[in-house]
Amino acid sequence: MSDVFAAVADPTRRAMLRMLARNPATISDMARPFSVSFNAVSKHVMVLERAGLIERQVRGRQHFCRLRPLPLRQANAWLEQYRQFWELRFDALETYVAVKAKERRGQAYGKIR
Amino acid sequence: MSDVFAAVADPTRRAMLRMLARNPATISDMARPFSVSFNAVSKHVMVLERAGLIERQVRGRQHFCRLRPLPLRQANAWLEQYRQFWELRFDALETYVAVKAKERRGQAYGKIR
DNA sequence: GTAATATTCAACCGAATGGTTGAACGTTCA
DNA sequence: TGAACGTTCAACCATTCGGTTGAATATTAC
Repeated sequence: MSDVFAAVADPTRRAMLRMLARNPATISDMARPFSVSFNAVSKHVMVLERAGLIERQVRGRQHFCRLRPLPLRQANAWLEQYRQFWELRFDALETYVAVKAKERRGQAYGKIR
Repeated sequence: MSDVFAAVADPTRRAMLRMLARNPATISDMARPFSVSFNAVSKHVMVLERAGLIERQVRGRQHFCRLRPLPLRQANAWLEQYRQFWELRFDALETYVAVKAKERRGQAYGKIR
């Protein structure tokens, strides 16, 4: 989970994923549109692979990569935890602050325990 | 977007968000359940705040934090891009490899252009 | 006024990150 | 066989990260 979010936190890697969502590609294919060195792209591929986000198939000297969407699905599921929250738009802070203030007043003026 | 994913990539911060989803809390409240120092938690709070994931309200010497779910919603939306992908379960790599192989054969044996 | 509380600031540390360059390795082409 | 190709490995660099400790700041309590 941490690896997935960390992988996806980099804009270059997000672009690479978007690219792979259209078509599988070799690492050279993936390197072409970016301004960074080939080696940098190769490293990004390793990060994505370690996070389980892509799969590699070696064919001769070329490495073909394909998107593996399962981890994205799980990341999505984690975020869904908060769906209700952003849909209902809780604003509980003010009441919480009030409660806390009352608590502290209680202690200050001789609350038991 | 990058900041949001980076923020959420850390397990301690994810736990803090989960906590804030139950109740708003002060920074001390948030520090209590964790084994790291108070200062470390304070830094995590700053990261979450910079990513727009939480909101802070200063009340005297206490800082009350509340979840701000909008960025999570946007992260979710980004992931949704791939929903169709993981639902339909594409397996396009093999055909892509085949196409590329044919291309290379074509070039090798005198393909035009 | 003084002590305790809640928090940040500042400096530091070791590890990880994103980038580079250059050499090495294995595959394919001629 | 030898050159070109596709990729990784290795070393290095600057920056960021997650953590620590200790001092500073501001508020509240007595």
